[in-house]
Amino acid sequence: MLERMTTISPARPLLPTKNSVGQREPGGAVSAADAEAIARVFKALGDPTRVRLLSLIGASEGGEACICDLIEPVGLTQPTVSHHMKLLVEAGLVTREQRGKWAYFAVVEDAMMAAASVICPG
Amino acid sequence: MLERMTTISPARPLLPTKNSVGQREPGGAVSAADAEAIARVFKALGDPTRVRLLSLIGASEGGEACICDLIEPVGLTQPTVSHHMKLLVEAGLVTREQRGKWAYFAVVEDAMMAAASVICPG
DNA sequence: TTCATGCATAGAAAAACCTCTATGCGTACC
DNA sequence: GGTACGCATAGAGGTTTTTCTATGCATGAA
Repeated sequence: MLERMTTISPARPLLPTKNSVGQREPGGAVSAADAEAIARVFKALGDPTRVRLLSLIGASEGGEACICDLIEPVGLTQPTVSHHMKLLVEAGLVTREQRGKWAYFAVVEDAMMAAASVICPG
Repeated sequence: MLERMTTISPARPLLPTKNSVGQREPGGAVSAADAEAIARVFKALGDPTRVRLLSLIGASEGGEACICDLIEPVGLTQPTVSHHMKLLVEAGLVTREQRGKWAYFAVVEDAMMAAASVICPG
């Protein structure tokens, strides 16, 4: 019964897309609600360990890695690495796919740039 | 005696530049030191209030704003707004310039993208 | 000089965060 | 079935962050 685990993906639209940039404030600034969505993505990147995890996954064979591949490089315990990966998945920066005993994570290439371009539409 | 105040700017290189991307780990991932520098920038973006401040400044007349312009839109006290602006300046995401009684802040357009491209060299 | 304004700093309280140990659940192999 | 492995969750401890009130300093006007 792994269906539940394999669908931890973000699902709902994490960021206001170009066509759905919510209410901009009168002056053209992002709304409070959009700011919260954008900040959630960047907050996930605001920790050195998660930056390293993201980089390690991207540099891995086939662009994916499982928890057990990441524990030793970052030098933290398995539950801690699992916790960080959960945050990255929830932020939409990484996907998770269960294959047998292992959970494989892959980087969502455009997620970061999408968040950035909401702030800097220029 | 405002010299000190007008030079709060980041100064040291906040991010590993393309030509100075420090030691990459054996596999090609960013080093722990680089990860810390990158995370410091994103952490500054990881708060809804600071995202709004950044957006408000960018949407302002002339691309700059002073603290007193920002207090009412974000609905926080002046010391709190000052604190957030300090973090944004220290992260290199915003510049600060003192003009008379006022401190004017402007967005550093490329700072965010620079941080992003260190993680995603692709 | 005196006063008002704009901003920064100091200190404190509450909330959030990072990391650990302990434990539980599902998969694969004997 | 039993055992080993991979990963997630629960709870706790210590640190960091967010926000406030109180206060101080600098500028510009009266």
